[in-house]
Amino acid sequence: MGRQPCCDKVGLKKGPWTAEEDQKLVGFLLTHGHYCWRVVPKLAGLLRCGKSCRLRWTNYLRPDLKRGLLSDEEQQLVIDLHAQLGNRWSKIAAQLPGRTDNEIKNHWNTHIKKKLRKMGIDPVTHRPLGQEAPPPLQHPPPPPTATSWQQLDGAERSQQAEEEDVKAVPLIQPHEVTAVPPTASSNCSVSPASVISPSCSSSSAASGLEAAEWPEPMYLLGMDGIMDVGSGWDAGFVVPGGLGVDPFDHYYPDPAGFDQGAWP
DNA sequence: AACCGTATCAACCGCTTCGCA
DNA sequence: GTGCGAAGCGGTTGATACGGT
Repeated sequence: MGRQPCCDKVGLKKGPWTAEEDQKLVGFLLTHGHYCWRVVPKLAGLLRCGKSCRLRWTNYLRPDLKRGLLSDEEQQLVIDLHAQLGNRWSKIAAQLPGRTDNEIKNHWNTHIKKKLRKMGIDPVTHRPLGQEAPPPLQHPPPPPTATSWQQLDGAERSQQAEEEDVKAVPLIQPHEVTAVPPTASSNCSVSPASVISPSCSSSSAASGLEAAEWPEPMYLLGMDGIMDVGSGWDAGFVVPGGLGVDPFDHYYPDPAGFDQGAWP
């Protein structure tokens, strides 16, 4: 007997959410929370599956989300954490208040990954591309390994390099972790009592957003309204971008080796 | 102005994990 | 200990926007 699908797909809507659907979902969740995602769409009057509702809420409608580009600090943190955790986007997202795993994953794939490749760094292993068979041309000079450029001395580096040859995704030992390690659970548990201030392990705690602190009840604006307030929304929620620090400076302390102008 | 290629990101799909009976 | 259902997670896709020719 096969596994029951997450929802009865017959008659359910797919694709982009409309402002009306957003309004229904947010209104329902703010009022009732969710005991069970499967019943949320039915009770909220939506022709969506619960999974879709949960995704829409966590990735787009959650009140404590930041919008807009990642700051330099956030990008650097993503790189650091990815070097430690690999593609564990939810764990990485747990360390970035107001960011979702989907958002970070997308940003990694579209921005950071590309940039690292351009710099000659394998975005998977965080090691120089073709390190096993280094190209004759040494300009720009091969950067240190991602996990070593901050943390490891030579002996540890060589040992770790051997281990990374075995497993593509670098996993470091606990004693090597310098950044804040992920919490035991990165899950957001949105109970009815806490739905207004979802108890995400780090994001809500860090942002400390209470319902009354919502910048604007976006579900009252309609999608056009949401879009129209985009800049204001960003201004209110995005951490003031960067400290003038290019996150990739960690790889190339002297930026002369690559085209910084390509970085947005 | 029209076309084409590329970039971006919201959303979906399927697998894994977790909790409970 | 086992099986089932729900939730979570990561990979992938598809629609749209944007820039160049």
